[in-house]
Amino acid sequence: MRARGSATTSAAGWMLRRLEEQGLRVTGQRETVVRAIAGKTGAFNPEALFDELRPGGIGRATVYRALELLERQGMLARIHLNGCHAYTVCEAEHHHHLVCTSCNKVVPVDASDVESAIRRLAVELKFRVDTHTLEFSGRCEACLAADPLRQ
Amino acid sequence: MRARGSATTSAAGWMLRRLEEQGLRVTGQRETVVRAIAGKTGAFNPEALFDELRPGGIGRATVYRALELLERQGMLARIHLNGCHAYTVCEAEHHHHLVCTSCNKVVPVDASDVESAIRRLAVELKFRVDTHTLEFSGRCEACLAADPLRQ
DNA sequence: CATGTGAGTGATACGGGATATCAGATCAGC
DNA sequence: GCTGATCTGATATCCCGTATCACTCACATG
Repeated sequence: MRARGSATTSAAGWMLRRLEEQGLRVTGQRETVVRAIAGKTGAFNPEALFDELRPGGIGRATVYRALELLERQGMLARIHLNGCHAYTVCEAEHHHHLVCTSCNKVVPVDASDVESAIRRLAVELKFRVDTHTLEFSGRCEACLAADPLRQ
Repeated sequence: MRARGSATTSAAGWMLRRLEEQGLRVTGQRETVVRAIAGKTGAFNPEALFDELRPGGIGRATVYRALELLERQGMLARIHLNGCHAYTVCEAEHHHHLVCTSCNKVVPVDASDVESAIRRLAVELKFRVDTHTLEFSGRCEACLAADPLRQ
């Protein structure tokens, strides 16, 4: 496995460019959403994002639609954060996520050995596996160091 | 991995016995819930179960409470079915589930190699992994044979 | 048997999170 | 500028699950 580098100075730029490339409209609202999520270091849940952007006059449905669009384009992944739905920005093709329940940081991991184990299982069981989810949640090194006793 | 044998003639009996052993009350309502879920071949979602049992005069809260209790006792596992929350009966200690999106059948699998890969990852990343979820969804052999083109 | 106590129950209200609707705004292409 | 397609946002609505709270019941005890 390998941990991938964090977002460059402008994750927003990258995402907006990719929308354009796909022939999708880059409206003011979509740009608002993209800029907001590009600044996030980890997982965020859609309702919180809406609360954050609402003062700017954007509608709930618009936020949810933008997130859905970005997910379809592979720029966001749906994950879980303390049992709630959440999203995280992700560039890579397919990978898994390690979420810190304390600071919400997300570490993307390429778990290729896990992947191959999964493929083997599917063949053995004669299932056609369409999707799988593999998520880890715990606490990252920094949070453990800051407060080892919590939880 | 190995696929475990299906429920015996009386999964209900086993579950009720186990409740007693734990010193928990076996009330009429709990028995109703247990008998209903023991008959299920795969995943079911709680709301559907409630709809099924409601005519018998059982309350929503009671159904949910019974499911929660059975989950805490390790007799049910919370999984996902087409994106919705669902439960499945499971006897074994800890394992993962392969869910057929077509017939809801659940195949429990011991993915020990996946487990060990997870443990290695956690050490490498210096995360303290508290929980992880690994779920597969796809279509089982029978459903593929019955309708190979679907989806 | 009476009675006390704590667990279990269910009707109801409530809540968060998300989607459906639909009129109006905005955009791209002509 | 026109036209059709897309996007937006206010609102209503829905779904799922939980909190509340008075009531009931099971069981132990005297």
